Amino acid sequence: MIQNLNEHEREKLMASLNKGGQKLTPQREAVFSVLISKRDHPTVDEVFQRARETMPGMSLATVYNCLETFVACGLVRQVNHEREPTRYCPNLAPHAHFRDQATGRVHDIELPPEVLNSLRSILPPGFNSEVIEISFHGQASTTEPPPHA
Amino acid sequence: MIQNLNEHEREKLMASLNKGGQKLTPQREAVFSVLISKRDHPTVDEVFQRARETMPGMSLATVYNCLETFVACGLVRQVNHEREPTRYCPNLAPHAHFRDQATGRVHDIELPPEVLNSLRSILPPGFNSEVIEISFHGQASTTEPPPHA
DNA sequence: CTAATCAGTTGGAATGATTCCAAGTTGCAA
DNA sequence: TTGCAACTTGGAATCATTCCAACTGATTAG
Ligand SMILES: [Mn+2]
Ligand SMILES: [Mn+2]
Ligand SMILES: [Zn+2]
Ligand SMILES: [Zn+2]
Repeated sequence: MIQNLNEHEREKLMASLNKGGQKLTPQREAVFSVLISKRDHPTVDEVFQRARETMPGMSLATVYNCLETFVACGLVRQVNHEREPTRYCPNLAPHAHFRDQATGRVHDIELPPEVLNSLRSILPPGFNSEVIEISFHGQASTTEPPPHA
Repeated sequence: MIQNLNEHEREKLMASLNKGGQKLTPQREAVFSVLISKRDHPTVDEVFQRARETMPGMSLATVYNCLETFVACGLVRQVNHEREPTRYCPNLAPHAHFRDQATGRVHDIELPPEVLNSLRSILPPGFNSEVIEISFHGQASTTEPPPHA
């Protein structure tokens, strides 16, 4: 079940879109709502399926367009593992990803600032990094929901 | 210019292949030679082009097959960045990757054990990781060859 | 109140890395 | 020899993603 955006979320979405010179549309609202109502790193097709429950006429092309816009506006992150279909993550805090090899599910792993700094410190002079991606792959023995990073 | 494998490299290749129940073939030798003679993280097509200089009849399918075999035998690592074509890396030491946004080139960044450990430490109980991928993306201001990690 | 404009949406075609497959090769074993 | 099993090869199939041209809807200019 996909909720509508609440006042705060709606404002944030519109503000970020406007800052990038883009408009708030019903499709963008539906796609964004899909992402924040279940933060499970869905693929484009999963977003598409879920968004259609709310807005049956929406096209796959639009889902691609919306997600691209959100990434450009800094509202969501793209998450890739090898060459699997791209997933999307609305968690903007610094975090790593853990992919469960049994289920394929992706979990957020909180990334403390000191660990992030120790990582940055391995870059030799002359290498200036804007993005750092960290991903783990292995077995998650818990069936519990992922720690909310 | 692609060198032949020296005695040591040949032995290591054959040993790793045999351990996985696989044979040393001329094609595998050519592909492996491509990887170690220029450790620049080539794409499959780049490997293909270079291997053809030595062995003009080799097919692209064979390059895919060889690389898959090498990964299975632990002789090389796959390197992916978003959904770009897969690259291959013969550096088996723990290291991160830096992708230069200007050139697309990938550099090895040495990963000290203490940094690796601090990374492992962020995993909550129940998460057992076998593989950790770390990749930076940004500007490399040096034109110099990459630090040999 | 029209008309032009412009961003956004849509369905379907095109793209391109990778995988699949069926038909040869090759080296070794019975 | 013959048979087998692994390997190679060219081309077809796959499929996530991108591209494109037509359509929609809101806003603006006359
Ligand atoms: Mn339609
Ligand atoms: Mn041929
Ligand atoms: Zn995430
Ligand atoms: Zn490497």
